[in-house]
Formats: sequence, structure tokens, C-alpha cells
Amino acid sequence: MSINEALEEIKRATAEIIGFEEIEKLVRRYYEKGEEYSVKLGLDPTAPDIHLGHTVILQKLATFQKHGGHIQLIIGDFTAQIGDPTGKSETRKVLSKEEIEKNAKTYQEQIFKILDPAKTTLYFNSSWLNELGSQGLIALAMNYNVARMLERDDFEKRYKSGTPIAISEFLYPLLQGYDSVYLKSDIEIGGTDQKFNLHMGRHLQRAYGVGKEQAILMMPILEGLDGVAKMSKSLGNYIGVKEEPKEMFAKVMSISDELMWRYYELLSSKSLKEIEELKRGVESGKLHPKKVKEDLAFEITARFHSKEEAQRAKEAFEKQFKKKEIPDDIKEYELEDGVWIAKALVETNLEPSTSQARRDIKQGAVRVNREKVTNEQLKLEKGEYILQVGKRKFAKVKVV
RNA sequence: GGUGAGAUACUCAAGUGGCCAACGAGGGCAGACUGUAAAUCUGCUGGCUUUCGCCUUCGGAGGUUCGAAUCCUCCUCUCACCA
Repeated sequence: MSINEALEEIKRATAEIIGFEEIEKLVRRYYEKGEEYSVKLGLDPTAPDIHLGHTVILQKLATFQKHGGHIQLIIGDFTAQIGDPTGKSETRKVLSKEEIEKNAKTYQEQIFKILDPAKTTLYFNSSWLNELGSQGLIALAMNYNVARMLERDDFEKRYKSGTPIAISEFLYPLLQGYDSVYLKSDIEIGGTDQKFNLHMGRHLQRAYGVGKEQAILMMPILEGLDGVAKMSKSLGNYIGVKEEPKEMFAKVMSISDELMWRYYELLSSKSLKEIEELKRGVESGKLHPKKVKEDLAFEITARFHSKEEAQRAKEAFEKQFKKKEIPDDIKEYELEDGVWIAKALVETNLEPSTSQARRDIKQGAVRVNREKVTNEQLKLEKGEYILQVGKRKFAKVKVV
């Protein structure tokens, strides 16, 4: 691969790059002299589960690994004691040591599904930040001033509205920026929301005379399944990397066609050229968008599980939705003779309440053995039944 | 510390004595259409062994009243302005 192609790959889908010339030099040096360079990613061990949104950045790191980048993965166990104020409207809750450790461990498990461990070094920033001491901390704090700190939108808003800002929160960007000083990082990567923090690393490297200033590469924030809000666990619009293959496959399939291209760009390992071709194919009617989406769902599912499991997920999906067959791994329940249908639906967890069950029956959403239920007074006699609510909720019931 | 405004269901937001399980919007669920999509249209959206019935809900606790989300008292919290 030529240097230019490598750089194209690195640039792909980025939101913003600061100091691209630096990256260019580093990559060139790697290809000409075989010298590696370091790429830093700082992680807050606050959220234990990684979802696809996080993997956008990890993918990019994997790309760097292909082109001479050695990854400095920093678990911010020290900084987590403060909590990143980014985008927050109030001071964050501080995590306990145990929580941090547990989260860090989960991270590692999940991260190496994407990154090459041989080209990754894991750090805990407490190992040098603990050593810093008050004196070091004060020296560090001298490198920035309050006025500029307050330029940050989140701080500015809180300051103006009188919402408290802890002094420690001012220290957060400084401390995580110091990581870049200590590790002499060549490049730092992060989401666009991390812009301020990323710049801080660059600023501090200059202030400390590290001899270089890290280039900054920012990745866009991935939209969630709804295609509007950013993917996040609290919004419930996410795909977790630990989700069941079937679930994962189905979730990808549920995104809109428009959003699919975004996911392709940010998550697929297909080249931009290939994606462009797919797009043209769909536009001209040569390719069916569903097929294209299936390929994406397959690729993503296979990445976090295996090709075999992805294949099974795909088949199960086809079976359930296209052929409208009943999936074979549905839960079984045993109920007493003469149960009221609405009650049975609640017992089998298909419905949250009998009231809701009644509503759905009225709307023709409930099926017993694939027959639509019209009588909401229906009682189930002895025997075996398949209950269904809507298109995707099933349960097997044995009435005794 | 002072003054004023506010707290309503998942979220936003009406309602200021009975017609209120509470307008409307978003979200969610379901139906039609389809590619399990998206967009669109339609219905539903507190609970209850069963609905022309009963129970719980409008920040919390009391009170007035035949009757309160609505009035009164105290409390808690939020916001705005002033100091």
C-alpha cells in the first residue's frame, strides 16, 4: 500500500484533524525507515459496557496499527476520581476504586476484539499521576488560566448559571493532558466532544518542552439506532459489543437506509471506494438495500462473535421475519388449565400488564398458534400453544 | 440572606373546585404498507380475573369541602432576579 493510500485510510471518516502534516511525516517515516510512532487514547473507566459508538475510535486505532502506530491505551483510573466534566451540567459522581478496576477489566476484554494486543500498551494513569505530588500538580496548574478554562461551553454555562464547578474539575483536562506529556504521545485520538481535552495535551507538551506537539484526530460521534441522538446506553439506542449475535444482527437491520451509510462509513472495514460502489448500486437499483444492510449486519456481528454465529443470526433473522416462521429458541412456560389469555401473556412476559394485553388483543396484535385472537375473554384449555405478540415476541405455553 | 416564579404521567407541556386517568406534542407499543426497514396513514399509551365496574396517581404531610391536580397551612426541592 502506498503512503498516500495509508493516509487516505487514516483520514477516512474523521471529523477533524489538527496537525495532519505531523501524521504525514510519521507515516512516511514508518514506511521509509520502519520507525513506529505512538497514538494515545484515554479512556474513562466509567461505563463498563462498550457499544458500537466507542468502537468507531477503536477501529481508527486499528487502522493506525496497520500503518506503524503503536497504541497507548490509557485507563484513566486516576482521572476517574475527578470525572470528566465534558458536556456535563453538574459535577460528576466519583467512582469507587473497585468499580474502576472492574470496568477497566471489562474494557480490556472488549477492546482486544478490535485492537492488536501486540501493538498496544496498556497504562493506568495513576502510575504517574500519583507520583506528581502537590508540587507537580501546582506546576501543572500554572500552565493554564481560568479565563481560558471558562471558555469551554460546559463550564461557561455552569459558571453563568451559578451551578457549582469544583476546582478539581479544572484539573481534569490538565491531568489527562499531562498523560500526553508523560508518554510523549505523537498523536492523540478522541471524539469531537473531546476537543478541549485533546488540545490540552498538545498545549501541555509545548509548555513542558516535550519536543513535539501531538497531532489530534477527532472522530465523529456515532448516531444511535434512531439516527438522531448520539448512541448511548442511557438513551437505549445502542448496540453493545457484548450483545447476542441474533440481537446484534437484528438491531443493525432495524436502522434506516440512510443511517446505514453512516454506519458503513464509521464501522465497516470496507474501503470508501467499495462503499461508494455499493451506494451507486443501490441508487441505480442494481443492488437491494436490504441485501447491503444484511452484509453490514453480518460484518459487524462477525467481528464481535464469529462468522459462524453471524451466519446463524442471519438465518434466524430470515426465518423469523422474511418467512414469518416462528423462531426455534423461544421460552417455554407452564400454566394452569383455563388461564385467561391476557393473564397468560403477562405470565409469559410478553406483556407488562393485563391492561396492555387487552389493548393489544383489541388491536389484533396477539396470536395463538398463529391465529389472530379476537375474543379477549379467551381462556386456554389444556394443551400446547405458541403465543405471539406483535412481530417479534414469542412464547411457548404448556397448559396443564 | 431578600423577593418572585415553579414542581402534573417516560419526556416536554395544558389544566386553577365537579364534565380529570387528566388537552396537546414527542417518545413508546400495535395495525396497514414494506425489505423485520425508513417515510406515511390509523389506533392505543396508570393498574386491576375481566372495564357502562373498582383502585392508585398531579413534589411531601396535614386541612377546608358533599366533592381537590385545582382552595388553605406547613415542609422539601428547583429556577429567576437582587444582596
